[in-house]
Amino acid sequence: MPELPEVETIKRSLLPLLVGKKIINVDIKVPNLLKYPLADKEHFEEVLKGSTFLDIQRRGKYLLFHLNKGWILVIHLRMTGRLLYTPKDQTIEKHTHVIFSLDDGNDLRFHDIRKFGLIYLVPQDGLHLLKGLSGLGPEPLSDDFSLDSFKLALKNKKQKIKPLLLNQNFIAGIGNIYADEILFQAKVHPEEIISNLGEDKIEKIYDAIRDRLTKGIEFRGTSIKDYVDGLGQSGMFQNELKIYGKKGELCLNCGHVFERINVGGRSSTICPWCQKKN
DNA sequence: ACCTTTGTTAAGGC
DNA sequence: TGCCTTAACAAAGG
Ligand SMILES: [Zn+2]
Repeated sequence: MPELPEVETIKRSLLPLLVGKKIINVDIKVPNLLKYPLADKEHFEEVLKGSTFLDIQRRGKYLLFHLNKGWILVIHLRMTGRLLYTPKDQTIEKHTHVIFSLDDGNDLRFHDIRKFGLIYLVPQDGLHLLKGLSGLGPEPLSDDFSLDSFKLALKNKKQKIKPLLLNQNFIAGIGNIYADEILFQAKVHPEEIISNLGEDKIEKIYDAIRDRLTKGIEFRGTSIKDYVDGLGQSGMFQNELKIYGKKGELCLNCGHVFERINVGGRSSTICPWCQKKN
C-alpha cells in the first residue's frame, strides 16, 4: 500500500537511474491500466517510444515522469503496484503488465497483483485533465502545510477525523497505515468529531502527521506485504509501526489490548485507553 | 466460495 | 446547496 513515504522512496530510488535514459520500446500487456485522457495503447506506444526521462516528481501518491517532447507519464500505484528497474534479461515475473525498455539495457517494469494501478499520459500543460491529481490537498511536508492553515481547514468541520486525514483533497498522501500511526501518536480516536478536538489535540495531530511521514521516508517506507522501492528493496518502517495491524497486541504506553474497529468503511486499529473519544 | 485488502469517486442523505 | 456518509469498484490471494 504505497502511501506518501513509499511513493517518495520509489521516486528517490528511480530518479538517478532514469533521468537521461531513453525509452526504446514499450510492451503494454494489460491496456486496461491505461486511463484518460486517451486510453489508447497505440497512442501510449507512439508517444513513449523514443522519449527520454527528464525528471520525476511526486505529488501525493502520484508519480510524475516528465518526458522530453512535452509529455508527462503519470502513475498511481494504488494498492499493490510496483515500479521496478530491472535488467532486461531478468525473468519476467507474473503480474508484470507494462515493460518500458530503456537504452541502458534495463527495463522499467510495472508490476501489479491487483491491477488497480493507473497510468496516464498527458501533455505538459494538461495536468488539470487529471481530476484526482489536480484536486489534491496540500503536501503535508511542504511549507504550505502550516499549523495555522491546518487549524483553519478544520474549523467548523463536523465529521470524523480519520476519514478526513484519508481524504486526498484535504491533505495529500496519507493512507490507512500512516493514518492509524498518526492518530495513535496524537492519542486521538479515529471517530473523534473534529469540532470536539481542542487546540492542543489539533497541534498533536499536526505534529504527528509531519513526524510519522518524515520518519516513514527516513526508514524508506513500510514493507508489510507488497511494497518495495524501484530496485526491489524493502523498507524498514514496518519495524517502527506502533499500532497498524496489531490488533490483540498490548499497548506499550498503557498495557491495554489493541482493538480493531471499522471507520468510514476502513479497518482501524486503536488503543481503547489511549485513544478515548471526548 | 467468501472475505479481506485500499484509494478513489459517484451517489445518497440530511 | 453544502456538508458529510456510504457504498461500489477495481482483482486476486488466503
Ligand atoms: Zn494505550
